[in-house]
Formats: sequence, C-alpha cells, structure tokens
Amino acid sequence: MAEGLPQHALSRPVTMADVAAHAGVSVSTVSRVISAARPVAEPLRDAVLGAAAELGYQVNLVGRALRKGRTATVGLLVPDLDNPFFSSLAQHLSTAFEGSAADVLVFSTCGDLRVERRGVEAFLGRQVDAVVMIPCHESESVDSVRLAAHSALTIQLDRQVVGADVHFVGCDNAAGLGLITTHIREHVDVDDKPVLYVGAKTLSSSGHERFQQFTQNFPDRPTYLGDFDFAWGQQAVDEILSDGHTRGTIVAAADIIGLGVIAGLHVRGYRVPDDFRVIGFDGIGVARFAHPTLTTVRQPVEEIGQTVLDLVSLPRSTTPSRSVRIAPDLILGDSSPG
Amino acid sequence: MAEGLPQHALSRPVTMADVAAHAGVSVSTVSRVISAARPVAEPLRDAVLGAAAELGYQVNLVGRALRKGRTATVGLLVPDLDNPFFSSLAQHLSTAFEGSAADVLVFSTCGDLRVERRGVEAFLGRQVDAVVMIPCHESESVDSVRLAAHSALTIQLDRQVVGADVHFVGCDNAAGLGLITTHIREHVDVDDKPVLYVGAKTLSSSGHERFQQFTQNFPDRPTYLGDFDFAWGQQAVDEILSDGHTRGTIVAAADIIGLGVIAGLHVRGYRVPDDFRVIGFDGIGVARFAHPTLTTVRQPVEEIGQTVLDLVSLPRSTTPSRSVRIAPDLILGDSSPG
DNA sequence: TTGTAGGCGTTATCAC
DNA sequence: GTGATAACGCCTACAA
Repeated sequence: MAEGLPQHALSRPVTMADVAAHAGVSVSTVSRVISAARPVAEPLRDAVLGAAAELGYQVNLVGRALRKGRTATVGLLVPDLDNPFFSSLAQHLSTAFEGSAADVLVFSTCGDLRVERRGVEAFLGRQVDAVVMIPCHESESVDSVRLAAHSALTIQLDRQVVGADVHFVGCDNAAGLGLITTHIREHVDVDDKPVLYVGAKTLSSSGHERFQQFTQNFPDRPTYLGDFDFAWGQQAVDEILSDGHTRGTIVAAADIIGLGVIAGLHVRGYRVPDDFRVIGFDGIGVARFAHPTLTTVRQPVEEIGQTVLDLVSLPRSTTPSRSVRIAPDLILGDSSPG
Repeated sequence: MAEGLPQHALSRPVTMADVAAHAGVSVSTVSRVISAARPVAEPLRDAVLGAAAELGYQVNLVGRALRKGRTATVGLLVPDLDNPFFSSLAQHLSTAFEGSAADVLVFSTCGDLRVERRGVEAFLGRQVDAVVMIPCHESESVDSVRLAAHSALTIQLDRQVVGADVHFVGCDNAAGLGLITTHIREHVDVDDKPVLYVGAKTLSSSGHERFQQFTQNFPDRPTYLGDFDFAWGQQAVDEILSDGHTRGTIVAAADIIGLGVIAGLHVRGYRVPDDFRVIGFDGIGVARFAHPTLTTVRQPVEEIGQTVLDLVSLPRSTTPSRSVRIAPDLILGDSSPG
C-alpha cells in the first residue's frame, strides 16, 4: 500500500479526538462507545453518538488494525474471475461470511504465479486474519501457499498444492467420478456409446484427481488432455472424430470443457445425446445455457463456503491441518438423460 | 476490521526494528531501503536486505498506511460475482491494474443495499485510495455512492445512480442500440420478423437507457420487462407466444436474458434464427456457449478497465466529475446472422 | 464509570 | 548519508 496513487484529500478526516472534543469527553470514552468494548453511561453515549453523526465520523480501521493486530478480513485469491466456477466460489464464500464480522476481499491472480505471489504479499502485508486461496498451479504455487501459511491462517480451496501441509477444502472428486460411473452403468449402453475422457493437463490437483479416478473406473478407455477451457473442448472433438469415434459417452473434467465439446460436436453435425452423450463436472450455472442442458456433477459451493467459515472461525487450537472433502451430487441434464 | 475472528499468532512478526538490530543499523535506514525512498550506501543496503531476507521480513502495510494516509488500494464493489458480466468487469479491472502499484480488492455486495453499504464502509475504513463501484440500485444506492465519494475518489462503473455527481465509466448504451438498429435495418425483414424487446425493470441506469433508446428507435413495438436473469428470458418467451407472436426479432437488454430467450424458444419448439432472431447485449464469454451462438453488442471491458486506471491515476486536480462512455461493437453470432 | 498515557509499525522531519 | 524522534488513529492497561 501507500504509493503510486495520488492522494484524494478533501478535508482532514474526522478522528476520535475530534468527536471527543465535540462531545466534551475523552477519546477513550469515544473508543468505548464506537467499539462497544465496554459499557458507557447513557448520557455520555448519546453525546458521543450525536457528535459522531454530526461530524460524519467513520472509524479508521487502519488505526484499529495496527493496535489490535487483527483486521477482521479474509483474503481470497482466485486465479481468474472470468472463470464461472471460480467466480461462483468467490460469490458463495462472500455470502457465507455475510453474517460474520469479517469482510471477504477478493484478489484475482490472473492465472499468473507472480501475480499470485503479489496477492499473497498484498494480503499478508495488510494483516488479513486468514488467506483462502485457489492455487494457480499444482506444484509451482507451493511457495506462495507456504508463505501465506507461515504468517496467517491459510486454507486452500478447490485445489491443493503438493508438498505443503496446509488446510484444504474442496470437492470429493473421487466420489464425483463415482456418481458419473454409476450413472453410466445404469443408463448408458457402453457398447453403443463407449466412454471417452476429455480432461486437462494435470496442473491442478482437481484435474489430477478426476483423471486418475476416471482411469481407475474405466481402465483402458481413451483420454484426451488439454486446457481447462471452452476452446479445448471444441478442439478435443476434432481429435476424437479423427480417431474414428462416431458415437460415445464423453466425460469432461469440467463443465467449461463439456460445453466446448457440445459446441464442437454440433459444428461437426453430431447430435447430443443421440450420437454422443456428454457429462460435465462442477455444476456452473451456465451449464443450463447449453443446448442440450449439461448433465454434470455439481460441487456444493454453499457448503464449501460454510466449511471455510467454520474453519476460519474455529479457535486456532485445532492446529493440525485439516483436509475437508465435500460430496458432490449429480444434476441430470439432457446431454445424458437418466 | 479487528474483531470477530480468532487470532493466528504463530511467532511474533518481524518488524523493521528487528531487521535494524540484526543488521546493526537504525530503523530509518531500514525504512529507506525497504521503501526505496532515499539512497542508502551500498554496504548498508546489502546488510539490510540480507538481514531482511534472513529474518523473513515482510513489510507491514497497515503501519505504512497509518503513517502515509494512503494504501495503494482500489476497492471494487460488485453486486454479484456470479453474474458473468460483472465478474468479467472485475477480472478486467484487475488486469488493467496489474502493472500499477495499486492492488484491486473486490467485495461482493450480494445485490443487497445493506451489504453494499457495509462494503463501502469496509473500504473507506481501510482507507482505500479509490472506490470503484457498480451500484446495486439506480436510486437506492445513492447514499452509499455519496458516502464513498465524500471521503475517497469514487468511480461508478457500468451503472450510475441518480442524484450523485460522481465519476462514471460505462458503455455508450445509446450507441449500442444504434448498432442493433442498423443491424436490423440492414439484415432483417421486419415485416416477416417484427421487432420485440425483452428488458429488465429499470432498477439500473443501463437497463433504463437501453429501454429508452429501444422505444425511441422502434416506437410502438412491444416490450417485456422482468429481471436481469436467465429465468426471465425463458419466461418472457411464454408471454411473447401467448401474445400471438410466432415470428420476430427479439432484442434482449442483456446476454443473460437473451440466452434465456433462446432456451425458452427451443423448449417451445421454435427455431433460432429461422423463426425468431435473438440479439443480446454485453458480450459475455458464455454467449458463445449458446446454440446458436448469440449475436450481441460487446462492451469493451478492457478499455473500460483502462479508463478507470487512467481516472484513478490522474492527479486529483481534475476534480469536476467526469462521465466517460465507451463505444461498444457488434459481435455477429448465429442467432442473428449478418 | 471515566480519563490519562503508552505503543502497535511505519515514514517524515530534523539534526548530525 | 545516517540516526534519533515524533507523529499517523486507535485500543487498553492503569489510575482516578
């Protein structure tokens, strides 16, 4: 903080000293009224509140933070707010903290390790009480995660880095693939529509886990690995078709990939679910926008937010790092009907 | 800040005094090295940097902020991170500030006026250098906007409240509707496909402006007003059909509504663009996920981010409140081909 | 119950 | 070029 931007000084900001003078009491009395730390006699209290209102006093949280060593702030680091799943996670974490005394502030790392590092330093420097982060990269983000965990309560969200013993809250990816597997076993003729996997290069633990569980549940089935985005889904279709597959059940590692797959199939003249079934993962809202709507494993974002709140609110005596996996559920769409 | 959350004290944090002692210099020298404010002799500089690295010193921005009265922070208030357009705006604002000395911190107001107020107080209390906000409500957010503008450089984004003379950066909605109008005049037989408008109740200035411009460009054409979401788009289709329209050119006030319209039309067995053309507004990424892809007026989010950066970086001598409108462009999709 | 005083970590002013 | 010192705004012993 504190450099690079011009100052916007209008009039000198009102401090507790101003309020105290105006109300004819001491600053400590003002402090006790404002922070409601200790009881203050009715008349004095009214005088203070009156003076504060009259002068337009707003507490300076920087002063308070310096004194108390805490900030009632949770910093959330997200790789990309333009990614519907990440922004949904950010929104639901904010909602979960709405009733708490702490404010959630979000910083986008723009998928860049250096920006991620800057974000961690930004939050630590601002003395946040907790850092919640979706690491950019499964291995290369380890330094940022360690740095955060060294001086603040830190929780990894959705993805976890290898080699850092730090709290984690995320989806039970194995269970999610279990739901997909059961769905396929019960509703799909895999002789007619053999199973294929379109995933992402395993730069994130989630991608990694889903891929591993897929290969375990469906050994020897073809897998296609690219990026975690729409364009890769479209491109994967070309690879699948040029490999000679004309019918199948495509399991996508993320909804955004699945939506690309559906779009790509349509461009090439194939029908969903008649020629290919498609199943996604994450449960992003826009899965409904697809035509047909996407069958997907929904991550319980509300529950994930709540779990982070619980973890942050816990007395820090429970130091041993916890890994909480939350069970997802299957949302049936028309891309793979039940 | 500073209450409600348990403290996470590991070991006493390292301060400049610790570094100074370890390096055998004064705190002033450490400060000068760390903040690069003034030149320091080579050997001392190295000693300080060495000591800082050895002790793992991290600057405490709260102390700095208290002293300097500035924080190198821009606070962004967004109504809903789950809304693809808002989160895209947040992402691009973050990107625009990547090269700047200031950090962008995002707070979601959850579309709630009280949370919005809390967010403004959270940012002002933390002494942010600038507040950038997408107001929740065209009229009811005025107090929050005024409060912010009273003590910090404040910029309204995308929407502006009535009755507050505060900077504004957003899309030229009239020009956007001009693009739509020209497109329709040049490529659509409006006798075969008469024009209809599906908008949102005018709680936001953007919705308001688009609606007004539509009625001006297409007088006496039917308009349907609901919410700014997918469900309303779907529902609007039912109203349109029950009014007896079986063909038409539907102008939606936002992509998210347009996507709902496409979905609704499909459910009812109508084809796009054969029976109905659909045109959206905003240019959200997921417009590509629709089938057919959505023709839309794209807001230049990169340029909007850059403009906010410029406005924040400007010396505050240019006090008169500015209103910057950025021209959008038309993106042709298959829902209304060119 | 209220007031006084000291200090949180940093930077700016002033001497040297 | 460097060091001592005084704030910035707030909270909290401690004293009254």
